[in-house]
Amino acid sequence: MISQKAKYALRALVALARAEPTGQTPTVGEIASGQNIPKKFLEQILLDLKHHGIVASKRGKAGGYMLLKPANRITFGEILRIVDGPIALLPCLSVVAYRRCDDCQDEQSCEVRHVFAKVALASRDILDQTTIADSLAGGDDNPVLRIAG
Amino acid sequence: MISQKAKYALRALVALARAEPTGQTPTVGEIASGQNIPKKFLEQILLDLKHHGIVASKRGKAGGYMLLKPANRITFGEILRIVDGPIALLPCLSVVAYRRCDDCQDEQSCEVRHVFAKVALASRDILDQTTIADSLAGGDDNPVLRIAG
DNA sequence: CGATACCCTATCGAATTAGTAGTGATTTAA
DNA sequence: TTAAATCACTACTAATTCGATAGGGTATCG
Repeated sequence: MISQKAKYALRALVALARAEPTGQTPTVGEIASGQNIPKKFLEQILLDLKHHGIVASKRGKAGGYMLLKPANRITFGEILRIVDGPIALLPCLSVVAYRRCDDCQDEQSCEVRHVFAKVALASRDILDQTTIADSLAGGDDNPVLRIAG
Repeated sequence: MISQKAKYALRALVALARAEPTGQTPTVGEIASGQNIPKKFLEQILLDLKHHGIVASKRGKAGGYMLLKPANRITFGEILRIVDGPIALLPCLSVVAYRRCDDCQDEQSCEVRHVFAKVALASRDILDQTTIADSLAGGDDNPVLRIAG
């Protein structure tokens, strides 16, 4: 499961992307109430995204947030890594935060690792290719409702 | 990330699968020391797997554990669901433990959900197709070392 | 100058994780 | 028949993470 925080981050970015063509810079309060997100919590999240160069902000009256990069250059994978950390299901499979499994004898021959490497590859394929703009466009997705347990 | 517990469970099952052709029923202590797993922790894990019909046990001297189903019928997905719960990255995408996202207005049009549905589908494809026997056989895997963040 | 909004740090309760500990029940072999 | 080995079960616990909440500080605009 991804964290609630990551879900909020993604939804906030979608909201910003949607507001972008109108030239508006929505405030935290607006996004929060529109998306059903606790305001102070969202404040932290957007601040974090700002520190990571995803969004920009304007202070004072008529302030707000805007995307710093075009929506079609912000991937789900990028955001997930900022907010939740590694995407890989094993520490020894993470590029951004590689860590040896301290209980694992030989990484090369680890049977479990081989399987999760495939999963990591598949997930990364999707998450690093799909942008905020894509998700807004919607469209070509399989009409699948409940898929995986 | 999967839990340490799930990793232990999978490694223990691989060990049992490997011992199977020899007719042996390894003890918790043997698996634990062989796989570098805390013994009492592994005891709990195997007990749990037993309750879920994955392994069987024999008590007393010369006791131990064995697989209850053939290794090529035990999938990674099945074990992960038992030990870690849902595989899907969103509660609203889980088959085994569906839960509405309480902050989400409309599930059908949720942009975030659409993307994670693809991930769930892809992950499930791999995890529900790959068995303990497959991982033991190794072989056809891509020779990828560090793949995803 | 004062209202509005972002900026930043600290704190907190609940849940989860990764074990440890201790006792009980069963089987085998001497 | 009894000792030793082994699984069975329950309870506890220390540390961390999660999902916030609180409360100021700081810039900007009118």
